[in-house]
Amino acid sequence: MTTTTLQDLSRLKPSGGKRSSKREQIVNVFLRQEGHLSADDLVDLIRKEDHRISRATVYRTLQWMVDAGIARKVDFGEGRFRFEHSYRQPRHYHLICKTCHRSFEFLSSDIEALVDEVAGARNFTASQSVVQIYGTCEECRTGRTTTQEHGHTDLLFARDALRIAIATERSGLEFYTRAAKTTRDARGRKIFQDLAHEEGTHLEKLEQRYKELLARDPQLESRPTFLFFKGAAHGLFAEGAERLARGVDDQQALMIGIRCERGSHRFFKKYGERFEDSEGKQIFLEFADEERSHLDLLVREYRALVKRQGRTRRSLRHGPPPARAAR
Amino acid sequence: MTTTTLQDLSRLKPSGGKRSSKREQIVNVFLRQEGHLSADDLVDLIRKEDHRISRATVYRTLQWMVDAGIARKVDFGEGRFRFEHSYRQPRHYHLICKTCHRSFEFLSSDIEALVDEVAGARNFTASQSVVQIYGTCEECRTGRTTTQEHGHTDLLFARDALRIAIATERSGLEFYTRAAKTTRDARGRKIFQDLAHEEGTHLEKLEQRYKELLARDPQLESRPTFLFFKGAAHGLFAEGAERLARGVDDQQALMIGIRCERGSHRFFKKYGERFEDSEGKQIFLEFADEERSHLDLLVREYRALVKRQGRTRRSLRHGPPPARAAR
DNA sequence: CTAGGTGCAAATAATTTGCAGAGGC
DNA sequence: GCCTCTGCAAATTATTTGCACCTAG
Repeated sequence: MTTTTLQDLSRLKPSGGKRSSKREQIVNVFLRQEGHLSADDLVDLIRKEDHRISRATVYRTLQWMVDAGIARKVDFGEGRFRFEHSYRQPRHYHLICKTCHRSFEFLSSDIEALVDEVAGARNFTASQSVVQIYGTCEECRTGRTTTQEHGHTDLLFARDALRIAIATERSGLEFYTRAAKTTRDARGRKIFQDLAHEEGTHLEKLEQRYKELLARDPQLESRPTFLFFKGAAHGLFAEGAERLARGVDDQQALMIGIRCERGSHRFFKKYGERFEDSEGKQIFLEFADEERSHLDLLVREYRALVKRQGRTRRSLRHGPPPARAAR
Repeated sequence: MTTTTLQDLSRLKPSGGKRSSKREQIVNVFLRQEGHLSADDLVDLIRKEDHRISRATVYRTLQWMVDAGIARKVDFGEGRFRFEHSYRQPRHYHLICKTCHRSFEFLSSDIEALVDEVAGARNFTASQSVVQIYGTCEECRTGRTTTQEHGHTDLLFARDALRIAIATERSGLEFYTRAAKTTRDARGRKIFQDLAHEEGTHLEKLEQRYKELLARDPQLESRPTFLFFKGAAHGLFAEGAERLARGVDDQQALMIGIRCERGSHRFFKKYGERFEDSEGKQIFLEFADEERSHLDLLVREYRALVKRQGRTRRSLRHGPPPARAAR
């Protein structure tokens, strides 16, 4: 649920620390706010409710929240820090408007992957990465007000993750349907048919969930992209389906399926873990498991096929060495 | 030349402003330094030569240098700014060690492209981007001293750009050689042969230049990657050459050549502009022009081919619509 | 009762500014 | 001589700390 915020507060609090009205008050005001607050912003907000709160206490509470994992300190190069809720996407990046000083969040799996790669190449153990794009936002450039709010990041994350998942399942459905048609081996064909059916079920469930999300925020669909993930935008099986269309043999088809399914399993696992929305999370993690079992199924079939081919002495004709492939 | 620094100083200075020994002195000390200095570091350094310089003057001069485009202010989230020479790669990113507080630079065309894409998708006019990877560097993690220095960024940039260029020309050579063999049309074959020869010449020149660089810094080859550019790491023609190997007709071969050559031209142009090393820059820009004329040649040939095919009524058999393709 | 929370005021730390004097053109 | 640069000290800004007091457990 999106409204984890206030209820789960107790859970967020570290064991150490005394119950105190002031701290409680500051934390509550902070959590009620959207966006990125400076210590000063927070002081002003608190003083509206109770002007006998000292600036020092706010600073101390802010520090406490950071330690407790409730808040994250971010530096937009203004010469002071801002604070954001940290139950949000743990790893997100910012677009920062130099004119209105607002900042907008985004996520990019593509950039994350490249960052990891660079760190790896330099033998650097990365613990955190900051990506900030400075410039001018649309509103400041054109003058007119565009999409008033940008919506909650958790909803946007769910929307984009679901879109990718739907594209993946759709391409998976296409892939398996096509594979079922072209596979000559009866056993393999059956497997592909079953998998196609499974992907179809997944697809329906995801589309259902997507509709539910839209009901929560009618403008959700029109809001700008939050999560960028090029590699999967058209579905993780899209490329595989294409290759299939260009004609492959049974073994290659299995091989492609294995590779796609592995990607798909990873995708659902990784994104499932990042979901704020517990229902979405559950669906994703469940699918991750199922994709994993599809994967196992395909791998078993691949091995069986190779074995049979080996017996018929045709094992050397196609594909890469099975040992590596089926690992 | 790498030693642009001191000579071209006059050029860097903005017209306004008086000639003053203090400022001169501060600027000189700053430019002699490597790495990222804080205002305080600079004060200390200056005081070694002349301890009657006020902190305020250093701050003022630093600000002046930033305005003049000599220095760039960078924020590593330490609560104070650092300054780096700005004749360096205008757009580079940082790996920042949380233990030793040193920072290492890198460039990533891949990340740059993604950043541009995100900004575009959000209707954001990006003027600058910051990418900082925080973590622990190899030395701090393992204890032992590794590659003492990381070398000058301009040399590293030149090295990596040349490596990519060499890979590109090498793959180009392979592509054209192969294309020359498989093309049935005599005219087309001749063109591919000529282009293969040209790429061969380019390749030699680049390898020569690469050797010259190595002579300047014997350890250059062993230093870590500075410039990350996945898309081109194996040569811009590599994929094309592969597709060729899988068998295509004359028209498709031309088409692939056009696409690769376009990428190649863009690559040489873009990186040529970023070269600090004027000799490398010249080679790259010269090649950019030549690749451009290769491109034109291929496009003309493609059009001619399509026209001939149109006359023979076979135009509809292969490939995508020529109008779009040959734009 | 006592550890930890709180307010206030003073301390820091980085950077900027006002002002009077110095120096180049 | 004028205008800008410079040094010094004081101001500013964001944040932290010392200390005495207060309050929940």
